[in-house]
Amino acid sequence: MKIELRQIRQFLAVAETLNFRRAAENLALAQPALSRGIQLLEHQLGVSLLKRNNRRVELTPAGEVFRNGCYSLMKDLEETARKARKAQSGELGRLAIGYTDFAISGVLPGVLDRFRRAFPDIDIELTYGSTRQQLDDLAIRRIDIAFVTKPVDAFGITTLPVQRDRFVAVLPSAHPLAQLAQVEIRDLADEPFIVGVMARWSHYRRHLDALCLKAGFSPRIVQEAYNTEGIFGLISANMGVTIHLECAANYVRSGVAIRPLGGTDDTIVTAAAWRPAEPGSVLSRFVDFLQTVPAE
Amino acid sequence: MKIELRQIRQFLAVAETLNFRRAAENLALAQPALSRGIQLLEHQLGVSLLKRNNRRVELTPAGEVFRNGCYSLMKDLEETARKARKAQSGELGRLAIGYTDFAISGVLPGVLDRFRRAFPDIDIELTYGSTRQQLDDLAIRRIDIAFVTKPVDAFGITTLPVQRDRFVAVLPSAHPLAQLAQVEIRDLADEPFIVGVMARWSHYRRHLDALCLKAGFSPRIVQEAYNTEGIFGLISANMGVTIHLECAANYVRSGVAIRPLGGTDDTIVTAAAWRPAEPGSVLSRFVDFLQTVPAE
DNA sequence: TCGATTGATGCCTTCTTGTTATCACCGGGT
DNA sequence: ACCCGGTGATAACAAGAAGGCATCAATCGA
Repeated sequence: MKIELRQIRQFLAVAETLNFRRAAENLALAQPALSRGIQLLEHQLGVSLLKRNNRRVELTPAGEVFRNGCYSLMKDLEETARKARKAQSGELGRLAIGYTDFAISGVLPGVLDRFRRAFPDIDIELTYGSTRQQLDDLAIRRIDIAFVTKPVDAFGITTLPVQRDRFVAVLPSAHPLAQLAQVEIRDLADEPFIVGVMARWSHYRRHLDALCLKAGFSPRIVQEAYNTEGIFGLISANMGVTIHLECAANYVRSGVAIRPLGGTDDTIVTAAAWRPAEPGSVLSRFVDFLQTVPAE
Repeated sequence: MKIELRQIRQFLAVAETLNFRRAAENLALAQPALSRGIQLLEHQLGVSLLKRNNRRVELTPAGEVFRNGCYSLMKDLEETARKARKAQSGELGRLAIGYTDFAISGVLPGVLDRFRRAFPDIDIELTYGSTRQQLDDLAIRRIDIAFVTKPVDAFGITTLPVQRDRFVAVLPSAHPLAQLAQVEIRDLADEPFIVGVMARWSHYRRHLDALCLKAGFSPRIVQEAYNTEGIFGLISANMGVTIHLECAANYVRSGVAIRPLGGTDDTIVTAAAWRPAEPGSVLSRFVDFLQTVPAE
């Protein structure tokens, strides 16, 4: 069975007009060629598709079934071609994105939402991971792009800042300092600290240590948790305080107060990071999107 | 865009082997022809589907997308051809069937079940109607085949008996006659009768009148209902009795007793009835089925 | 560095596809 | 009753596309 699309197009034209001459005209074709094409098709299928009364043409029941099938077949072909073109231009495919607590608390959700609206045919696969973990995942191509905490020291990685957070103090609501509109960093010198575990938060822990050192103290760590939610939970349990980023303001948790941190102007930058993107790839689409449609 | 299936077949062959020479061999084709075919396809699509390293061939992401699309496209084409063939042989299509109370209480459900298993691609459309109504529907082609109560007096209609029922007495459970294992017909002579309305049951009413007349009485009708369920409902309400067919045994209704009717050997025949079926039609399939796979 | 293997290219052949001219058939108008 | 306009089918021929053969350039492995 070596049916060709030409024959199907011919058949559809005839099925539409129920008139060989007009159908041939629509196909920019002489009528005899059309007659033979249809005959061949019928022979190849082993099915008579049209009933010719030498005066009027009508579809047989089988012809009607075949017409419906061919109709959606042609639609599917167009769709397939369209998708291939989209895939080539990077508008269709899969994109694996890594993210940190800070990114997902900050600009990332909005970015993703807008990107998915702009490119609905791109499947996004999200993976949580520390900055260190994500840079490794980038290297072995487990993810296409990472949202990590600066600085990024890796070769062949391009970065683009997408978020800049000031520090905030996070306290139990009942804590005396929670009465103030702003907490000075040195007021926290003697407080018990709750921070993220080294395995996942080493990057931020370095920033935090540096910040406290500048303020003249080293934080007394009494508890560690795996993520922001865990840290906040321990704080609401009155176990201590922490210094976090203003993006945490998106977390609403009863029993926890967030206050601007005075005595420092330092900020933490979250950046997108990726290996060189080949032109026309899904990744390059995403990077373009990040650069042209930045913070919203 | 005048892509041909030949090109798609060629592309699929290459996508499978990732080797032009072997693919060409599979297609019973020289390698250069294949190269040109694929080039043409890529040009027509405006998409590069394959990455040739002059040493190894691999699919581009777009090529992968296109391959998947083409794969299901070819499947759909085969399926469409298969369906057309089925439609031609009457194994696919729509069949409108009419039925009476007696038919649906008797053999029809079993017949339909077995037919649908044998021909799963035939849509069956069922319509309830009296014998009279169904013969009219046959005439105007609203139904393809009818299951009616004999006799059938209509021109150009073929009939095939499918069911033969003896009469039964139907009584309230509390009725004295319900104590007996069998009820004699003349014992019902003075009982109040509940029967179907003339508009729908005229055919059976004639049979019933003839039966009673032979037994020497004319039934005293006190209530009429539209269908068997209605009749049985009124009987369970102790409003009277009726003479029905043994197929009604399939109805289980508390408060109603069904007993063989003595004093007569008459039967009522239910038959399939249809207009001449053109060969290869869905109807002819069904008729063949009825004749070869009868009562089971 | 050389040989083997890959896909691409140029040229020619072949066969499919399409065109023109014509036929047989049917319906409607005169 | 007849003819004319329109239908799809057929035959012979022309055009073009698809395929085959010989060969090239690039790459990999020994």
